[in-house]
Amino acid sequence: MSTKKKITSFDIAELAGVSQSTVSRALRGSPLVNEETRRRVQSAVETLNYTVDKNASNLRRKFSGTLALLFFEDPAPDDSHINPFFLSMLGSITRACARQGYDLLISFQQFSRDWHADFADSKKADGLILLGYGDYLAYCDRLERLRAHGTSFVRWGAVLPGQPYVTFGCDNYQGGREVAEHLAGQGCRRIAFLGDASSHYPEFFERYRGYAAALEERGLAADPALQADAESSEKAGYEAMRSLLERGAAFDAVFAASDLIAVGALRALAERGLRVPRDVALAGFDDIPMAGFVNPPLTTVRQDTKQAGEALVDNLLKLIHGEPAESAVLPGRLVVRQSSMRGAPRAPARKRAAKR
Amino acid sequence: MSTKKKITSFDIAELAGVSQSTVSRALRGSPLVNEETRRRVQSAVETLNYTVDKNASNLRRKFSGTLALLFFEDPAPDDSHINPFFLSMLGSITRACARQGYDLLISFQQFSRDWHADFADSKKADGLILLGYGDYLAYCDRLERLRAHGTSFVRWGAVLPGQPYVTFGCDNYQGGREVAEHLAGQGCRRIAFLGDASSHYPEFFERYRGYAAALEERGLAADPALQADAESSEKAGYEAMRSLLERGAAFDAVFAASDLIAVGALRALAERGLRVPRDVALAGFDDIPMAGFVNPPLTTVRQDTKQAGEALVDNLLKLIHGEPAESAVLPGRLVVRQSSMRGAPRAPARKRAAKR
DNA sequence: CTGAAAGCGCTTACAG
DNA sequence: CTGAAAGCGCTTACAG
Repeated sequence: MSTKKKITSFDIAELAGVSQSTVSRALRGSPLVNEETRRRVQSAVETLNYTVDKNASNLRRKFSGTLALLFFEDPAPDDSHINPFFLSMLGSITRACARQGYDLLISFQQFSRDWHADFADSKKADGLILLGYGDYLAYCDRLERLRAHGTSFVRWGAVLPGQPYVTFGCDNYQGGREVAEHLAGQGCRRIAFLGDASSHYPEFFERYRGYAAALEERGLAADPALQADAESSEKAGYEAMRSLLERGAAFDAVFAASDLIAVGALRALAERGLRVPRDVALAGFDDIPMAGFVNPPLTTVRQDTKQAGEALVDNLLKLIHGEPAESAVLPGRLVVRQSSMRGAPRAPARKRAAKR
Repeated sequence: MSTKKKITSFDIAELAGVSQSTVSRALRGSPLVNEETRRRVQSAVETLNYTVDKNASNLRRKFSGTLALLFFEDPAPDDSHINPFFLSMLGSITRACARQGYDLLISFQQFSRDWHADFADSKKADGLILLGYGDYLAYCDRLERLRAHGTSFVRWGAVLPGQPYVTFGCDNYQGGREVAEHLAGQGCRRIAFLGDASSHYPEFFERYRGYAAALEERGLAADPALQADAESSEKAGYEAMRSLLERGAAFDAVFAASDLIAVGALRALAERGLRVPRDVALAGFDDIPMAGFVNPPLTTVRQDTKQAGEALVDNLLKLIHGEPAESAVLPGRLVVRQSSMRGAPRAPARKRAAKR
């Protein structure tokens, strides 16, 4: 830490030969100051290498110029691996913030801790972006308190009717539908589902419902014996796949509720000597960076994280400025790769091709 | 934004029947306050749902309780993909900050922009953590200004003798050495190197030097015809591999200076119909999450991001508190996977096995 | 152990 | 267009 005294707007004022108020005005771009004066101030700023003290400025303006990104994870991961999908989101959120001139504070929250309102109240951030998988029903209570408290926030997750807060999410239902249709289109008849399918995990549940609807339309009704719970992790996917195999369930395809689950399932299948896609077709959801590189490359539903990040940031700023903002569902896009293409990879396509 | 008036320490004071100074003391954990008084304050805080205003507190204390993580990328990536290795670092840095009670501000800097000192001067952060690949020589100038300015910062990168700032980095030389030894141990004789190998990119250069030293010891001297520049990206790796192939260079192994480069090289090799590891053994560096999942799984050098994140944060805090801190080299660990194991994956091991 | 008061470095009515 | 002054919400000597 340097020992030299901190340079303040008074130092600039003195050097530029104006009052401190004028310095402040010039620096905040007030239209009131004379062009010549502004130049003098600017040059003093440069020679003294001055920067406005954010703490003082923010205190006075009752504003922080900062958004907080809160990840929550439940259960807390033991290692430092973060869900890669959220990591992709982080990239686009950071960029969207930068574009808007906001700083981004980032925090990983244990789901169990009582973080509500803390960030916004303490004026560390003007608003919150909430990201995370976890038990939605348990989570709702926190969201309600945040809202009651008047905190500005937006979240990524399932967009459900009647939700009293601004949410952006992928069209999970439609995505689940397209995956199931594609798998059925490949000739699969017994399509398993790996992932929690209850209102506690509404994103997965929507994917499940889309899948179930598509099957039903084709007279294939989803079989509860072909579903196994899993949170979004490679480990959970591996275990869910194993439990399905141990039950002796007969299936010719697996729809994993997330890519991480799919990657785990892939490992369990390989251990059993089952070949993907020849013995079992496989699809995931998210299109994490790894998805195109696993063996075989994974069919999945791509969520547009760039668009998502921008929607989150732009709408949070609206909220902060007291403007109305609306939840929206963002489209996903089925990305067909080898893991779901029945028949040898290089063989000519079968007659039942994928719909897109 | 809620319309209700902001609650301040004066409100707490009134409710608890003490002075505002006492509230502040109680909240900051001063040993001076009576236990009974502290309890009264605490309960007032809870009933009013009060949080200390960070801006005011920080202004007064000349402190921000925040660290800034600055990624810089050069050239700036067009999409929102961030180098996965840095993303892993981010996870561990965030956790390390949380453990120390600091907030983390994150920012992606265009390498071209003049960000030096901005964060620390404006009191947005007490110190900086610098992460990024880029031209080191161009970068040095900025670092020097940061240092001259008295800003507290630590960086991740190549640990070079005589560096006047605290740096943590992997033992790149030793890592490069182990990869080359391993590859040579697999019977490879013409081992190519993909990645910039100049003092502009000292991490890659150290890996190169380790590789060259190991080859030399075995009478295999590094052949300049077998080296191609690449920055750390899949695309650059793909292109570097192609250019090597187009030159008609003969090689039986490739050491890519990073996993991302290796993944790109893998694609270029596959396009040419070259099989890995049978025709060409391949190894990367970093052990990004994807490395174990590409086809075939990639041999690489794991950098311990957890330890790295902690070292970075802990030492930055030392610097901030005026304590001495020293640069250190963190060990890497060779992780041998299929991509470098000569012979058919399931065939019995050859006599020349990997060293570890 | 507690209170009254100064002051951190800004921004912004207010007066000219 | 500019300056003098109040005040944002805290923390911390200072006095008791």
